Amino acid sequence: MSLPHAILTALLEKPSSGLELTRRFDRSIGYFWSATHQQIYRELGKLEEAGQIRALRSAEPARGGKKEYEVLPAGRAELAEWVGRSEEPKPIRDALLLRLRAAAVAGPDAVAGIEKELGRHLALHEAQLAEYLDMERRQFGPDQDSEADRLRYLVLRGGIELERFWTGWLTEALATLRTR
Amino acid sequence: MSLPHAILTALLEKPSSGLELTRRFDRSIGYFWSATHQQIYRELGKLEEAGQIRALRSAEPARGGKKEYEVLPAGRAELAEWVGRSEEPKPIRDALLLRLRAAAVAGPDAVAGIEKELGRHLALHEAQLAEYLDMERRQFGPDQDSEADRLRYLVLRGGIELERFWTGWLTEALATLRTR
DNA sequence: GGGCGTTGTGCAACTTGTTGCATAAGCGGG
DNA sequence: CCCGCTTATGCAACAAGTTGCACAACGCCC
Repeated sequence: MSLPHAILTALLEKPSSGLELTRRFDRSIGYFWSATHQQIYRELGKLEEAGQIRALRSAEPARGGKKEYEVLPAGRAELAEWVGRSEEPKPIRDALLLRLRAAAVAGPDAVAGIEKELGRHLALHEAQLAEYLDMERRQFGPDQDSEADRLRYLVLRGGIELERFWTGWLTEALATLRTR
Repeated sequence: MSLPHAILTALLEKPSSGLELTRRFDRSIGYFWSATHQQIYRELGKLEEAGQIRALRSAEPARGGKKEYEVLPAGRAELAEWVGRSEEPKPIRDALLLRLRAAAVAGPDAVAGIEKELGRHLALHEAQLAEYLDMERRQFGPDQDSEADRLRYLVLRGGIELERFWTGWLTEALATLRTR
C-alpha cells in the first residue's frame, strides 16, 4: 500500500492540487509509481479524512474549483515511519516476458508477430532512456551537495540502469530471433 | 489481463492440477508472473466455464480430490491470439525506489534506516541471480536446437540481466550512502 | 481408531487499480 | 451570447489481486 506515501512525498516536495499531482505522477514520480487521477482523488480524500493532509483556501466551491493540499505533521510522521519499514521485493509481473514464453508453446506463427512487438518496446525504452539521460544532464551537475540531492540522483540512476537493461535485453532478443 | 494466458501457457507446457500450478507459479513461471492459489483456482473455474480448458478424470469428489486440467483447442487459439496482441509496457511500480525518494524529503533519520533495507534487498537479488545462473548452467547447454528452447532461454536471460541490474544499482546506492 | 500433519480445493471479504462518465467553472471566438 | 475547449473535481461500477479461513481426503503413527 504505497500510493498514499507516494502522494505524501509529492506533497512534501510541493503542495499541489489533485490535477497537479496527476500531472506530476505522469512525469517524475510516476516513473516508478504510476497512478491515475481517480486513484489520486480518492486517496486525497482518505488522507484528509485521516488528518494527514489539509486543504488550503478551503472556501472554494466544491465543484470546478481547485483545491491545494499540504502535509500535516501526522502525515509527515506516517511517511517517516513507512520509509523505515521493511518490505519484500515483489516479483515482477511482465507481460512481454510472459508473451515470449507463451510464444514458445503457441507455435511458430506466434513468434513472427512478437518480433514486431519487441521492436516497438525497444524504441519506447530507448526514448525513455534518452529522457532520463537528459534529466541527468540538466538537473544533476557535478556538484551534489545536499543529502536529498544525492538520494534523488540515485533514484534517477535506477531509472537509467533499468532502461539500459531493457534496451540491452531487447536488442539481444531481436538479434536471436533474426538468426533463426 | 494476463493471468489466464499465463495459466494456459503453463497448462500447455504440462497439464496440472490447481495446486501443481500454484507450485509452478512459485518457481519458473512466477519469476515473471506471480499468482496466489486463490487467483489460480478462480481463474481455472472461469477458463473451464469458457470452454478453454477441461478437467481430466472429472469423476473425483468435489472436495479434497485433485483435478487435473488440460487445454482445449479454443484455449490454444485464444493464447495464440493474445501472443500476437500489442500492449503498452506498464510503468514500473517499485516501492524501494519510492522509499528512497521519500527518504529524501522525510529527513536524515529516515535515511539511516533505509540503508539496512537496501542491503537486505541486495542479498535477496544476489541469491535470485545465483539461482538463475544455476538454471542457465543446468538447463541450457551449448546446443539449443529448437525454437522453443531458444525462446525460453531468452526469457531466462531477461531474468538474469534484470537481477544484474538490481545488484549493480543496489551496490552503487549503498556505496553512495556510505560515503556521506 | 483417534489425533495430527499434509495435500488439495474453494468461499467470502477486502483492498487496489481501471474505465467511463458527470459536473462545473473559466476563457475565447464568432 | 452561446458554443466549444480546457481545467478541475468527483461518483459509480468494475476488474484484479490479497488475506483469512473453511473443509475434505489421505497417510501415518502411536
